[in-house]
Amino acid sequence: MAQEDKAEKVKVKKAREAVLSDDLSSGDAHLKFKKVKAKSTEKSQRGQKGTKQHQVKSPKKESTDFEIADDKRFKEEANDGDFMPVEKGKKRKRKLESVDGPSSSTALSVRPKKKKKVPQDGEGSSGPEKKKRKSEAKNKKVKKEEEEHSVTAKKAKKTKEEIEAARALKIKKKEEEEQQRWRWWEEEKYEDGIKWKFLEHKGPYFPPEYQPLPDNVKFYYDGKPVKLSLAAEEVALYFAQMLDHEYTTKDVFRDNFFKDWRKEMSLEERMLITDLNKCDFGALHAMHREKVEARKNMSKEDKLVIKEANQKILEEYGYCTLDHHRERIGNFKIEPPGLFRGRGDHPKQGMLKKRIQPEDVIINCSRDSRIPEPPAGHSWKEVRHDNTVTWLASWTENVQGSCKYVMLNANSKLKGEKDWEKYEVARKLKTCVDAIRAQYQEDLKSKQMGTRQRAVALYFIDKLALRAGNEKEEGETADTVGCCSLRVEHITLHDTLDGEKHVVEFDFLGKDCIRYYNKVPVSKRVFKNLKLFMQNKQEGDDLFDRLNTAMLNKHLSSLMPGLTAKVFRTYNASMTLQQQLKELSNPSDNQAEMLLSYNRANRAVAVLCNHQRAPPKTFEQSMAILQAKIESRKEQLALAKKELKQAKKEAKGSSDSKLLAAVEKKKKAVQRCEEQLLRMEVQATDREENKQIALGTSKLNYLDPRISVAWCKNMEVPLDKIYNKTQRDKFAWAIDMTEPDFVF
DNA sequence: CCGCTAACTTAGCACTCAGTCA
DNA sequence: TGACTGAGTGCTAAGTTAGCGG
Repeated sequence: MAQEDKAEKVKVKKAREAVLSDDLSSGDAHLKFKKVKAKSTEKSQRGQKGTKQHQVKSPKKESTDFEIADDKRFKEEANDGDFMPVEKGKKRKRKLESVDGPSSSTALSVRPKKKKKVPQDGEGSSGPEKKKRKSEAKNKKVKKEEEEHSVTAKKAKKTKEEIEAARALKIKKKEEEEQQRWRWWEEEKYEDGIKWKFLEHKGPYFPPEYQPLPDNVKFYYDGKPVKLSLAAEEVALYFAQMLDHEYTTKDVFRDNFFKDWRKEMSLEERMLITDLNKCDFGALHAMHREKVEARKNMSKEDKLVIKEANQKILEEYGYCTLDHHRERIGNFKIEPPGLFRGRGDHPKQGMLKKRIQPEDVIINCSRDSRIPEPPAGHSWKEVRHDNTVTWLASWTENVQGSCKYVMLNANSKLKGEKDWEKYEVARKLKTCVDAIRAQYQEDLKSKQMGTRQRAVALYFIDKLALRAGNEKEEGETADTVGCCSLRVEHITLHDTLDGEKHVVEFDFLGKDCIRYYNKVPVSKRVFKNLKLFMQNKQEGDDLFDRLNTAMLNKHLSSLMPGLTAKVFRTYNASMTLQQQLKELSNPSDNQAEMLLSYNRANRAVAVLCNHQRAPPKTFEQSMAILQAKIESRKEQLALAKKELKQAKKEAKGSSDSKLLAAVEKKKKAVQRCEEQLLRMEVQATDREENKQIALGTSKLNYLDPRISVAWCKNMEVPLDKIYNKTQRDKFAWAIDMTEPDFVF
C-alpha cells in the first residue's frame, strides 16, 4: 500500500516537467528563517598555498576569460536608493579552533587483487573475465615478441594470430555490450514521480565479521597486558590501524574516540582504562602492518583467488533487475565500521562508526519480486515497496544521524535520466538568464533589504559559481560556508586594489573545507550594497542576514520552473566549456593540440567551480625529474648545434656528398632535439597548471556531455581520448543522441 | 511559519592496477 | 625485474533541495 499511497501523493516535479513541457507550476517551498548559528573563524591551512588561480590578475588565460566576459554582462549602474536599516542577527560567540588538512580514509575491506599470472586462454572462461584474460595474454605476447628476437617464425606467427584473435574478441565484446545496452532514452518516460515498475535485488552485502586478535597479540594498559572484551578489542583495533595517520594525534579525534571506545567496554574495562595516553596499541598496530604487508606480498595465485571471490560477490550482489533490465548497483556494500573521519576540522572526528546490522536496514523492492534474504539468523528492519524513490536499501548512520542509501550506478537509467534532465534545466536557463540578470541588477536598488541581499547573493552565485550555502548546525560539522551563509569575516572590501576599483576579496572554506580565495572587481552598486550589509556587524555575523537558501530558491523557482541556485553552476560551467572550446580549438591542430585545448577548457571550468585537489605527493619530485630531463635535453641541443656548426664548417665550399649528408643529419638532430624540448616544456607547464586543480569533478558533474561529444565529432577527435570507459558508460545517452551541431 | 530530514547530487582522497622506467 | 606512476575506481563525506508535519 505504501507504493500506491505514496504514488498518489506525489507532487508535481518541476524539474522533470521543465524538461518535457513548458507549462509548469511553481513549487510551494516555505519561507524560513533559521536561527543564526555561531561559527568558528579559523581558516584551514590547506588552501593557503593553492589559491593563485582565482586572482583577478591571474596570468592564466582561462581564468581571466570568464571574468572579462562577465564584466560585459554586468553593467555598472549609479545611485543607490534608500531602504530599511539592517537588522542585526543574534549570534553566539564563536569558538576558535585550528583546522588541519583533510582526513583520509582507509578501507578495511579486502580489495580485489591484481592478477599477474594468466591461465591459458581458456575457452571455458566467460564474461568479463574472459576479456581481461585475453588482453593480458595479448600484452604478455607482445612483450615476448619484443624480447625474443630469435623466436621461430612459426611461433611469431602464432603470436600474431593470437593478438589478432584477442583484438577481434574485444571488438565483438564491445558490439555485444552495445547491443545489450538499455537505450532508455528512446523510451517514453514514466508518469511523474514513478521511478520504476519492477525492482528486484539481493539486498546489500555486509562486511565480514570481526576476527578476534590471536592470543599472542596483546593490548597493554599502563605497561600491563589486558585482555579486552571482543567489542572493546574491535574498536581498539580501529584506532591501532590508524596510528600512522596524523589525526590520531589530534585532541578532538582522541577525545571522541576514547569516549566512544569506553562505551563499548565492559564495566571492569571502563574502570581500569581511564587514560588514553596509558594505552599501548603497539602490538595491534604492528599486527595490522604485517597484515597489510602480507597482503601486498601475496602470491599471484592467492591474489587471483581473492579477486575471483570478489568477482563472485559483485555478480551476486552488484546487480539488480529494474524493469526487465539488469542494472549495476553503485554501492551495494554496507559501509564497514570504523572511526569517523570528517574533513577539515570536524568536531566529530574519531567517533565510532558502528557496524550496521540487517536489523538496521530497510529494503526497498517490488512487492512481486523475490524479496532479498537477510543474512542467516537476522531480519530486516523493514521491507517496503516504494517506487517513488530510487534506493534499494537504506540505513541510518550513527555519527551524524543521516540516512545512507544503496543506489544504482551512474550508468543506470535512473541516474542517467536525472543527469540528462539536469542539463536540460540548465539549457533552459539560457533562454531566460538575461531577464534574470536584468532583474537582479534592478533588485540591487530595491527598498527591501531582503531583496537587495538576494540580488547580491544571486550576483555572486551567477558570476562566481558559488554554492547556495545552507545553514549548518554548529558543532555538528566543520565550519564551512556557501553564498547565503557567508559571514562578514569572509569578505574584505577594497575601494581600489591593484589598479581596479571596487574589489571584493573572498576568503572562506567551502564544501569539503576547500578554501575559496578570490579577488573580484564588482559593480559599484554591488560594492555599495556590501558595505551596507556589513555596517554594524562584527565577525561571526551573517553577511546576508535577511536571506537563506529556501528564500533564494523559492524566488528562483518563480523566475523559471526548476530553477535553483545550483543550476547556475551547471549552466555557467557548461557555457564556459562551450565558449572555451570554441575559442581554443583550431581545426588545423593535431590531436595532441586538440586535447590540450580540451583540457584547458576543462580547466577553465574547474577553476571557476574551485575544484581543487591536494598536489600529488610526488609532485615536486616528478617535476624535478622532468626539469632535469629538460636540462639534459637542452645540453643535448647545445651539443647538437655545435656539431651542426662543425659539420657546416667542414662542408663549406666542399661538394663532398658525404659531408653534405652529415650536415643534413645534424640539422635533423637539432630539429628533433628542439621538438622534444618543446614538448617537454609544454608538458611541464601543463602539469604545473594542473598541480592543484581537479578536472574530474566538473567533467563528471557539471559539463553537459553533449558539448564534448559534439566537439569530438566536429574536431575528429576519438571520444575515448576525452572519456574513459566508465565515463562513456555514464554518458551513453549523450554519446548516442548527440549530433555535431549540438549547441548547449 | 518553522524545523527537520529524506533523497539525491557533488566532492576529494585512498587505493589498485597496468603500463613504463631504470 | 622490481620500482614507480598516473589513470581509473571505490569509498563515503558533504553538499542541495523538496516536502512533511506540527
